[in-house]
Amino acid sequence: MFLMEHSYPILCCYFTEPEILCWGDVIEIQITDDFDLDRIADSGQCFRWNKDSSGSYRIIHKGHCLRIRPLGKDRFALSCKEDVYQAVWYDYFDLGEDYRSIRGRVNREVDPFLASACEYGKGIRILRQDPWEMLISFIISQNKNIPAIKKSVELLCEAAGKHCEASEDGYYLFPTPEEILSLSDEALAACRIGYRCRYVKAAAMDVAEGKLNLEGLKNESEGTTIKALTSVCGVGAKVANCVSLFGLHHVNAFPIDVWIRRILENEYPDGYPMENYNPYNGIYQQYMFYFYRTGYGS
DNA sequence: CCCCAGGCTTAAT
DNA sequence: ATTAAGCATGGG
Repeated sequence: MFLMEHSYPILCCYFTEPEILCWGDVIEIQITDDFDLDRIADSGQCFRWNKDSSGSYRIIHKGHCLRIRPLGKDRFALSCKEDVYQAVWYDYFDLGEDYRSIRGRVNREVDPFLASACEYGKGIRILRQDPWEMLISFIISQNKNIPAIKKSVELLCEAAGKHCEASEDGYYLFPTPEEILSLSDEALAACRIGYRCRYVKAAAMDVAEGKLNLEGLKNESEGTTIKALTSVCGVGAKVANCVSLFGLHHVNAFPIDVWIRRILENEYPDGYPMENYNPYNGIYQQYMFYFYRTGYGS
């Protein structure tokens, strides 16, 4: 019944902007630019994408829940109305950006490693996620592997987030700062956050009190943004750059974690030419991270 | 049992 | 300014 293939009419397509076919609460879109759900889901930028047995991903973002499923070729079924797609998901998936041309800026003669990384990770995009969710998720991420991060984030949502009912199953929204602050220390510790508990609470306090205005940082320079984010106890350079990149869409932000550090040491012993890749350093960072973590490196 | 994970704070130099 | 220990916890 849900996202049933070919249960809606077939129309024509056009080139640059995604085409939309609508049938009730399921729309079908065509995306001609890079867009690979599995690679995005496994690229370490989102922790609440869940794939079910039918191949659909369930994505929760800012009070909305979406199911999206590839239909083969460059077509996808989305469980939403067209107006919600236009208002929410088009931006979330950053469909106004041309990732193919961003990949195309890399010259294999000059930088063969990055060229290979871009080819391997073709289909990855930088999602425009909620900065508050990114801040807490990446505070939790320190000294954890990705499966463990997902576990903690989901426990936190179940413990403090608003419960919503969908047609078949329920889901939880990412909790607000106030909802996190309402948790007891025991309840927060039960999310397996460990020593990061006080960092999560510090961040929630700063946002709840208006000391840290995350939305306002979208319009600030990268330097001002990193300084504001690292003023929160528990947020260092790496987490601040992840929030900038994945939550504020500062696509030149360049998070350096253990994998990127290995890449810089092993593949660029004479230095990484950051200045060649402005203003897209964060996007290239993401291709390299995915390449090293899932392919080339292991 | 081991080592490591999308790191950071704190203390000591 | 740089370096080192300590940190909770679970995946592989």
